[in-house]
Amino acid sequence: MNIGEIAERIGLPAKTIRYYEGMGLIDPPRRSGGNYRVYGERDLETLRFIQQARQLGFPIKEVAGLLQLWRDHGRSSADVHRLAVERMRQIDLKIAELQRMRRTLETLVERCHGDERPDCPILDELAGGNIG
Amino acid sequence: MNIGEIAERIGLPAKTIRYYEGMGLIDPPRRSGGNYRVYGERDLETLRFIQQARQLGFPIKEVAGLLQLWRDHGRSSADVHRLAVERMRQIDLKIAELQRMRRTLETLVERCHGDERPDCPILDELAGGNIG
DNA sequence: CTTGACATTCCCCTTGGTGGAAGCCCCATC
DNA sequence: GATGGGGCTTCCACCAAGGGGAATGTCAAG
Repeated sequence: MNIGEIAERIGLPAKTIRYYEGMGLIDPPRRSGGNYRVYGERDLETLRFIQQARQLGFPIKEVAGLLQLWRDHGRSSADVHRLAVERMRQIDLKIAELQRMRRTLETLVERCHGDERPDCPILDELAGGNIG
Repeated sequence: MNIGEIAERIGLPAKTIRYYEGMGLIDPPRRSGGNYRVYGERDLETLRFIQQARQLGFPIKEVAGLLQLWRDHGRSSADVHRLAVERMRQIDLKIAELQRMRRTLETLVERCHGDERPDCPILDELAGGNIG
């Protein structure tokens, strides 16, 4: 299977697959006579794992850690658990930050009439210096 | 006022202030004899405006737009309103995405006992290929 | 006069890829 | 056998929003 085909099957750009290889997430596959990367079913599984982990927001380095744990049959599930809990915590922090922004914006937007007149509480508050 | 002082007063690293200058958000200030940047009270106001806008999640380019509107006394508040509403929409999208991740992670974390045993539903689902 | 704190410019690093150029490879068609 | 088109290769540059640090210059105090 060439990179185009595995990319198609997995739903990731070929470029991203090469990138993951460069980042050490997947082993360099063997090469064909014409120096093409040749993938097998195992690579497909690995890439799917990586894709899922990325979709859950794990950064590349943590995905590498998860892959190691995945392959290590002597792992303790506590290690995986820890990574997942920490990721959840990071996501919660981010959500909270965005919700703060959102609330402030909402207030400002409500107070701005948004017509052809120039006066605008949004700009006033931005200039004022202490919002929300 | 040197860059260190304005940085201190505003609560931004000096480096960030130089960066904003490079990005065209603030005009290059005049220089002292020793080639030091010299700021005045107006720069303080501008930087505060930028800081507030950044804290609301506006990207640099939109901050530039907001600054222009701020200075343009013939603006229509609708233009400002539009930018703010669009920013809110972007934030909502981001929040929704993070909440999807969060829910999935939560489910997985609950199902993983997280002890010294190796079996772990988190890894299983990552490998499985279709999560949440 | 020297020391220490501050300033300057410069370039590299981050994250997670994406875009594009220049150059092979492979297959089909003429 | 030549040619064309698509796929593949590597390499380099770019995005946001700065951060780190080197080499060098300036300023005020002791």
